[in-house]
Amino acid sequence: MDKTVTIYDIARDAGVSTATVTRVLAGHKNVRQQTRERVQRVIDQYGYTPSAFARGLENGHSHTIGIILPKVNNPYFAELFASASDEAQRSGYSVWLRQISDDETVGDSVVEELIYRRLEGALFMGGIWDDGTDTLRGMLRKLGQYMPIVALCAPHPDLQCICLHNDLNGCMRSAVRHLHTLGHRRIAFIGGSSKVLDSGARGQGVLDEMRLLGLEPVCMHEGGYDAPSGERAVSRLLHGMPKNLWPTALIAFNDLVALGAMKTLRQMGLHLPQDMAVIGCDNQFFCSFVDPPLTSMNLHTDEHARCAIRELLAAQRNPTPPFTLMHDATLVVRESCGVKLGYRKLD
Amino acid sequence: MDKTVTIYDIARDAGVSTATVTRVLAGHKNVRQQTRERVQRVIDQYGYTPSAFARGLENGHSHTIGIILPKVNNPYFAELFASASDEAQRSGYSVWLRQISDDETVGDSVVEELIYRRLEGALFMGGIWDDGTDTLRGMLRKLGQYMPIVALCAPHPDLQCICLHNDLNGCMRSAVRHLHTLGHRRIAFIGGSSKVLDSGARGQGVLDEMRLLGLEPVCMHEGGYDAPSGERAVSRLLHGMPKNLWPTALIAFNDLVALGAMKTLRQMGLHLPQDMAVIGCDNQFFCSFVDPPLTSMNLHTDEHARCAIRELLAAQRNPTPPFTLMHDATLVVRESCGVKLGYRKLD
DNA sequence: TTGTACGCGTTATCAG
DNA sequence: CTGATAACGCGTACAA
Repeated sequence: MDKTVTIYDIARDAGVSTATVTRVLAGHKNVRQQTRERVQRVIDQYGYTPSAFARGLENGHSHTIGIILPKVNNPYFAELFASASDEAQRSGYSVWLRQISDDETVGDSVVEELIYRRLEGALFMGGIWDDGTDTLRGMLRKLGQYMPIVALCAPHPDLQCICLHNDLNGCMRSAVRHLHTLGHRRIAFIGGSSKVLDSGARGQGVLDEMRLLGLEPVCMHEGGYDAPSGERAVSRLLHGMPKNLWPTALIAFNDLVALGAMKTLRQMGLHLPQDMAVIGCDNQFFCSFVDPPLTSMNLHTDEHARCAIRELLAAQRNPTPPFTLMHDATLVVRESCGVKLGYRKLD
Repeated sequence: MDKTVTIYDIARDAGVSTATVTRVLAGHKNVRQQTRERVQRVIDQYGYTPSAFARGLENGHSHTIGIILPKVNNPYFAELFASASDEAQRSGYSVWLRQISDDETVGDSVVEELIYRRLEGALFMGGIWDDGTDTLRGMLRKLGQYMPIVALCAPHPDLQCICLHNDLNGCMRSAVRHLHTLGHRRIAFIGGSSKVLDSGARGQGVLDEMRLLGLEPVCMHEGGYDAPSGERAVSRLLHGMPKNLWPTALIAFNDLVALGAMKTLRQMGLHLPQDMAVIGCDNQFFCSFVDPPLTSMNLHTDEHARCAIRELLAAQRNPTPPFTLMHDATLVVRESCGVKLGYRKLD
């Protein structure tokens, strides 16, 4: 709010040129020790801080990456975001955030802003893409001319960027096999939405494996991504069919949906896991604290996010064509499917 | 990565001066329609995006606020952060994030970075302050010369900035009264750490109210802020005293601690809420989904965070001396204290 | 309505 | 080892 002190002020007071001040600032060695100390003294005295604007204008670097994601109060995205920004900071990069609210998608304005600020990389998370694929291709092409792009998302022909995703198909198949081993034959998948690119893989995985096992077509039921939608999904699912056809196990889109489902099941007077097995996904912190502890899929969120940043920064150093990386997912068996404690595998 | 196209390129190709391009960009009206269209066409054709560096250098505005907080994978901070950044974006401000890891505190380097980037406001959350109060005063004084500062924190003589906090003392007192009404006389507070400025208010509130009610000194037990520390705290607390002296109710530092406590209590074979009442704090999303649903304190996190941003931006428009704002906290009664359903108050 | 010229704060390139 | 000066890209007086 006061008049900003600039490199000129320092130079004048130290009786040197601005070039020398710059050298001191950058720690160049070819400065006489005596001069260096004098300059440093003036810098400290003024509490001088250089301007990122001027530096950026000069050398073009913002030393900042952009992270674009849905509301981070979803604990899954919160963890992705926390790990990603931590990794970026450790690598000496700042983080600029753009939250995409629920009624919004990534549009030109977001791309414009990323370019406007000359960010040095963009990390996209979540189902935040526009539907119009032409628009999407165009946006990414333009953005890609300015900075590398990584998306935590299943690969897609229109997604011309580095894609990191989990083996959600395989992970859902192993969930089905787990339930099958425990004797379950009628398995339902709840939550998600097939409208989102990423969402389909999970449901498809369940279907695939059930077919393979020769089971009846699964009772699918779309819903959403949070706990209340889990409540609604279970309610609609079970009230919509005779009791003798009820599934004996539920696979939820994620742990939040599972949490909601468990609540409704309890309210309906069912005992878990005896009357209904439940499997979540994401292995969030609360899984081991609910009753019964929730079997879930560990998506290795922390490592996933850090890997994304590493790839982003690597691509920033030397550009590469788009590629895809898939991370494994691990079934974490707890007690929500009725497994005995002896067989229990802790994370 | 290509050569950046500048306003000069646009001016040249459109056959006008850079001043005119600027006018078109800024939407000034005193430009002939025909000229405007011609310029706009060239802009679109090149996909030209101005440089925030140059603009910032010129007018000194970054249109960005900084948010400094602990790891956002703590759901409480995740929600604060989500709401704050949403509010900032709605007000046309970008968000720059600086996460403070657990083994770190806010130091000079953070302040330097905020100033370096010429941010237009700083929002601090969580117990991320350095212990040395001299350092703290100095840092805030320097930072305050450049931008307004808001801290989501209890006021403190060394915190020379706008402070927003919840009435944690009062909130804990109402929790105690609630338990007292239900017949509880031995109440323990678990979690937190008195080393952190903010943390003491909660424990103090419990103590204050218990004294007022003429109850025995509460069994305090420090611990931490997450679910595992809740497990440990309960374990140490109960195994450290004869069963006939056990408290009949626990007030947890926050919902995470409560979650951990409930798990351990269940593992010890206790029935909730009959054998032990539990109250959490923060009213996180999972409170109504655990079994039994957890009575907690609604800190109005969303509004709290949005208010912080509003005050920050207001102070940015016209600077004000430091002041303090306190938000109320509301007890949300669920079933973890044994209240009958008829009395149950939903959020 | 449009153009010219300068300043914004810094770094890099030369010359000395 | 140090200094002068030209970029960097944009906005804004001021002049035309």
